[in-house]
Amino acid sequence: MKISTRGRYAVMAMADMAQQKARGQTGPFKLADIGLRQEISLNYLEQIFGDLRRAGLVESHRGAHGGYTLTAKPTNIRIGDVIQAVDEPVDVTRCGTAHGCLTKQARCLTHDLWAELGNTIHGFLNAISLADVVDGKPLPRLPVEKQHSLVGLVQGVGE
Amino acid sequence: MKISTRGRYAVMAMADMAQQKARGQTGPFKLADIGLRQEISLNYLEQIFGDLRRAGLVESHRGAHGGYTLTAKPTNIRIGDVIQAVDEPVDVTRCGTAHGCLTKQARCLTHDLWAELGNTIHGFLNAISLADVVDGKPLPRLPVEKQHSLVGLVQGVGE
DNA sequence: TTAATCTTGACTATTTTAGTCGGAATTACT
DNA sequence: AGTAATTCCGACTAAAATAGTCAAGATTAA
Repeated sequence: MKISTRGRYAVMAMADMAQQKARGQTGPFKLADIGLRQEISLNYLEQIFGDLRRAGLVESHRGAHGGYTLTAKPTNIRIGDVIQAVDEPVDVTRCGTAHGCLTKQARCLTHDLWAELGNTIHGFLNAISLADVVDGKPLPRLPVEKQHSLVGLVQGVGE
Repeated sequence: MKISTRGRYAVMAMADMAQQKARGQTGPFKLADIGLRQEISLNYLEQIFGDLRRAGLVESHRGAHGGYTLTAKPTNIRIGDVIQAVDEPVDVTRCGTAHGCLTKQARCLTHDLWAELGNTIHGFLNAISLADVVDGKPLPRLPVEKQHSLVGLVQGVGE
């Protein structure tokens, strides 16, 4: 799974639409407005919404007073869906064959690790809907056994 | 958090050393051997082990019959430590100030989402030691409430 | 002394990312 | 019918990251 700014922008824009909707706005939402609020360039948003439309997550309304609308209720749109629509998935493992390196070679020691990491990320992103984000619903947490670390807490992410 | 092949190679190499050790090999392990087993170019391994050494995860022994040794027991080296040593952490959020965008702007709707995703990934990687990987210990799983998805299961990762 | 091995730093090719740009098609409104 | 607003589409590009390669030097064991 790849999570670039492209994917983040997509989620931000979708959350923006969901929020507008929650505030009573109905009509198609213009990319220009979304771009202003979320500080994303219009041209780039157009690209991204092309993907979202082709994935069936939004519907376009062309022409004057046009824009985009969500095709489903924010409760039914998962973050994982949005990211998948715009970020090409990247194979986390190197064991090309889809069968999961049945012949356990030395280099496949870590195969399960990466596979399970992918599952964890997907599980997280698929457990959260756009509505959850707008409502500020508490997010799921991985239960972790505390272990001693050589280098201390990893930092630099999510402040 | 960034997880590139560089980080994966580092984990593979470290797991390789841990496995050799578990099989009774003691001496310093040569990069050339590790590279052969894990199918990683020697030159690239040299780069990576430079980082690992500077992070204090391995110790180098120069000269003939030299190589690298782990500075701690595989039980005490976390996967997260290894990845952190070689992959520059990438800030997942766009809300630059470390204070976490106290002034909730529209574009910060998704801030907590990315922060918590980062925590989830770290939590996962920090809960697993090199020894766990070598032993094939079952990996932690995120408990997830099943939800209906628009586009079905996300695919393409971890086969 | 010699061969093996790490150490260092500079260099490079490819891919990905994050866009920009221009124009065409479509629609609402007058 | 005409015009302005908007999406749609494809080509293009600059910068960064990725995944290395290469060459030369330092260190040590035998």
